[in-house]
This record gives sequence, structure tokens and C-alpha cells, in this order.
Amino acid sequence: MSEEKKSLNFIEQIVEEDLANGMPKAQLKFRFPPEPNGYLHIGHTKAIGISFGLGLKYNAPVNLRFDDTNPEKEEQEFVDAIKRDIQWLGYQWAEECYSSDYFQQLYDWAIRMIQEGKAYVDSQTSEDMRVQKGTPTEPGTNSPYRDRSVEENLELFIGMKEGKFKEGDHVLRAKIDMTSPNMLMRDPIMYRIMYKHHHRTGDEWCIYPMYDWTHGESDYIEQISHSLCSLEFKPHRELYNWFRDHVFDYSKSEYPLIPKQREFSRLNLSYTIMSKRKLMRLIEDGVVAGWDDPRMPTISGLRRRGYTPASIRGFVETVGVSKRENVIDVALLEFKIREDLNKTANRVMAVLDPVKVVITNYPEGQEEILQAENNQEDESAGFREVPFSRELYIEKEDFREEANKKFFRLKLGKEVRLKNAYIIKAESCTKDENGNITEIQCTYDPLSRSGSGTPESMRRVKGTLHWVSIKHAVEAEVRIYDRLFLDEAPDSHKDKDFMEFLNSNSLETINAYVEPSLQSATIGDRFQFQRKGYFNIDDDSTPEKLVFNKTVGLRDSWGGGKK
RNA sequence: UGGCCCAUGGUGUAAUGGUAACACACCGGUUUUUGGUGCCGUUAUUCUAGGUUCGAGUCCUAGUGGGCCAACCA
Repeated sequence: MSEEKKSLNFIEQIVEEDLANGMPKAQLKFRFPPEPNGYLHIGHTKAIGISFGLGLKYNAPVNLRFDDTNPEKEEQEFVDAIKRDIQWLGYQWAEECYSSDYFQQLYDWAIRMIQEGKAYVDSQTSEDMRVQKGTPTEPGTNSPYRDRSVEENLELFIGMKEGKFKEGDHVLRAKIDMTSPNMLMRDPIMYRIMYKHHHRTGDEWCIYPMYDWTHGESDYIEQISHSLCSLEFKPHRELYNWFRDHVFDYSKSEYPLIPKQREFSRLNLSYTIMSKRKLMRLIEDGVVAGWDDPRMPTISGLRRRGYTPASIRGFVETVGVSKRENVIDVALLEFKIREDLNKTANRVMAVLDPVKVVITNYPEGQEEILQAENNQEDESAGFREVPFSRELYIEKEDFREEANKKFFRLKLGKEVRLKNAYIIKAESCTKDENGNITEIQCTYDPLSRSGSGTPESMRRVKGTLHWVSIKHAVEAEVRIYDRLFLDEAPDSHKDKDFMEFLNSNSLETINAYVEPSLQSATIGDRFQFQRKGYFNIDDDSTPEKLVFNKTVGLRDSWGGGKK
């Protein structure tokens, strides 16, 4: 009955405080506001998890709002991908919104601000404006156009909207304070002229509102209670409130509630990058095949790699929420997917680097069907049939002519258990002219069959190997991935480009032999290749040519026994 | 020659003035027909210096270190 009290993160505490101070629970409303200029990545999952998590916790609506105010970079493809990824993660938004839906309202409010002397049209070049803006340590100076009359401002702004000027001729700026220690308060730009086709509004507009003017007011229009974003927006909060308070003054009867912005630190993952611009460069430079390349830290990439929604959600939950800069060890992500797949993925046998084994005392031409447990962590997973015969493949690394006691695998004169099958003993091996082992001759103990219940079958031998029957094995392509970067934080070096840290061996494609039960597997299916790791069927797979991705390896406490 | 934010094991996150906890990683043990899983265990001057307090990781001050802010990007 007594449920353990989980501690609240600082954002949940803010919500609880607001509730305690009298905010009705029904007023709680959140939003996730991606810009459709790229695919979502694992870093976004934190923001998604926070806002959608709050929605779930308080049974409050969460809007999905596309912050589409810059038609230069935004595309419908990204809108579609973002929706697909959020749905795949298992979250449901209340309403699908677009900042561009509010362009008219924003424009009307801007007119009102001009009328009240709160905004003016500036006609300097961007370079002049930059100089005049000052620096973080020096105050800015007023624009020579700052004191234009309301009438002139109105005429110019309306002219901007009507397409009477060229791009760059004029901008609309809020009139705040050019000497503010907060650079964002130094008369920020509200509108710029842009003759670009917008993926939603087409060519209806040739002026587009800037982020600060748009974002907060979109929150306000949607009556969002808590607008949660990452730390770099902290300095924007002052401006967020400035715009919000003016607009509230104009529209409080229609929109009675005011949103508040709060900031948390974004998620960084070791050995990768988390910037849409840089991820795009990996694609453009051909380092990866696309946004959904299994090596990418994108949601689409992780999905294709074989990650489950539950593992990703569990990951961001474990990572927590704070205001500290952080780099999460990618090992935690890997732990989360292993944790999930260990419970859910069926075990199968696949030999990735084969060497032939002949069981000399097994009758030629004989075959038999053995029973194999699908998942010892899940009794309901049942059993499958695995064919056995005289000639098998095992992993090359599982045999040595001689080795010390720490080598629990097959060596000359010693026994090993073949998983779900018999105990075999290595008698001899043959090599090619280069000394490479080409075949291992073994004998088997016919009474030792797994599950047969004989005393021989109960014998304990130290090693157990996976294998496939050569005659029955299915050939498959297996793609093995490694981290994309060799440096723990590739984009944290001021003096070096992140591309310098690329891992040139992040993809290895091999030909493997898998047990015949996998012939019927379909795209997305996940398995544990016993003793090897977790693998899933790639989008490129066909019944004629199976293609697997390595999602993550099994934890390996042996380390290969090198030296 | 400014403003704002942050500082707890290797990495993250708790402890909400009262015994520094949890997860991952690491190392060791145990179980095991996966060197997987499970189970058990080892590992900490809470950045520094002052101050407030019976009592400070927590509050105050200063310092140190890190981050953000000078796009007609979001």
C-alpha cells in the first residue's frame, strides 16, 4: 500500500509548488517545440521525456508544436520524421500545432506594439546593427532609426509585409534597452524580410517572425503553463517575459493564463555528437548513410539499430534532470537496451566467424532435430527446433590447439558442451599451407544430449559453445557497428574539428551463418545471438538475403583471453 | 573588462538544516548447458576559505573552476 516516495526533480518541484500555491491542476499544460530542420536525436528524448512525462504524471495535455519560423531550413520531411519518432517512442500529443498558424495573430500584436511605441523599423545593414549592439562587456548604442514616428514605423512595417522591400532592407525591432547587460534585451529583432516558400504557409508571407517573438507567444496562445527548455535559453527568459507581459496586456480576456519558462541542462552522450548541424555534416560528407544510419544518435538511427522505445525511455528517466553540464556514459544506454532485450529477445545461434567441425563418430547422412529454449528469462517464450548433423560451424575463436585453464572452450583432447546438443571432444585438426585451421575433428558422446536426462547429459563441462549445422545453416549479412568517434567528447575541443575524431572502423560487414529458424524473421525482429550479443533485422533485409544489425554486444567479462 | 547559471565517487542523479543514498562503470566472489542473466561485496576530506547554527552537502560571503550570452538561427 505505502508507495515509496520517489524524489522529485527540480522541475516537478516547481510544478508542485505552483499547484500548492493555488494553480488548478486543470491548467497544467506542456509542449514539445521542435524546429523541423532535422531529425530528433537522443538528446531531444530528454526534453520529450520531461514534458511528455509531466503530461503523463499529471494527466495534462502536451502539445507538439513545430517551431517553423525559418523557411530557409525547414521541411515537411522533418515534420513527418519528428512525428514518426515521437509516436514510436510511445508518446501521444494533445494537439499538433505550428507556430506558423499564429503568424496573423503575431502580426496583429506587432502592429499594436508599434502603435504603442514598443517596436520600430530599423533600416541599418546587419553589419551596422551588429556593431551598434555592443558586446557582452560593452553596452550598445541606439539605432539612428530608433525614434521614427509611429506613423512611419507603421507604414514601413506594413510595406515590409506587402513585399515592397528587398530582403535585408528593414527589420522590426522591439524597443527595449540598448545598454542592458543582457544582449537579448538590446532591441531584439522581431521580424525580418524573407522571400522564401514556407512548407505550410506557402508564399503568403514575406516577413517571418524571429524565435523570441514567436516562441513565447505561441506558448501563450496555446495557454501552456510550463514552458521547459534547455539551459542556453536562460538569458532569453527575460525577453520571453517582456514580450509575454505586453501581449498579455492586449489579450488577457481571450488568453487569461501566462506561461513560465524554466530551463534544464541538455543531455550529452559520450563518444558522439548532439547537434543537428553536425549530424547533417556526417550525412553530407558521406560518413554515414543518412539520418537513420544505425550509427547515428538519432531516434531513427537507434530504432534501426535495434533499440526499443522502452529502453530509450528508461534511459532518459535514469539520467535525471538538473542544471549541471553533463556527459552521460554511453555504457548506460547500452545497459538499458541489454536490460530490456535480455528479458524480451529470443535466443538463437549464429556463427559470425566460422570454422568447420566434423563429428567423426556421428553417422554420415544422419540428422536430428533438437529442442532449444527460446528465452530462459521468459518461460512463456517456449521452444524451437534446431537441426543437428555431422558437420557444424563454430566460431574460430572458440577453438585452440592448446590453451591454459582459463580458456573454457574447445581445445585438443578436451571436452566442451554444444549448446542444446551434445558434449564433444576435439581429437585433431587440419590446417592449410599458411597454418590456418580449416577443420576440427571431434568425437561426441551419444548419451550426452541436452535434456535427455541421462547421467551423461548431466555431466558438467566447463565450456558451452554455440554452433550451426552446415547443411541447414542460412547465410546472412551481419553489420557490426562501433562508436562513430574515438574521443569521449568530440565536439568539446576548441582547437579541433569534431571530424578529426571519426572512427574509421565504425562499420564492419560480415557474412555469417545463422540457424534456419531465422529464415522467417522479418524486419525489426530482435534476437540474442547466444554468447555474441543482440541483433535485429535491418530494413534492407529480404527473405533471399537476411541482413542483421548488431544492436549491442553481450557484456564480456573474459575479454578474449588475450595474453 | 559586464550579466546570468552551475559545482556531491570514474559518469550521472538523490539526500528539501539532523547517520551522504541509488544507478551505470570498475574490481572481486557466487550461481549458471550463454565467460550472458541473477545474487553478494570493495571503492567518497560533498571545489576552497571564512561565516550563521546545538548541528551545513544544504543557508550567507568571497575565491576557484566550468558553462552560456555579441545569428536578419532555433
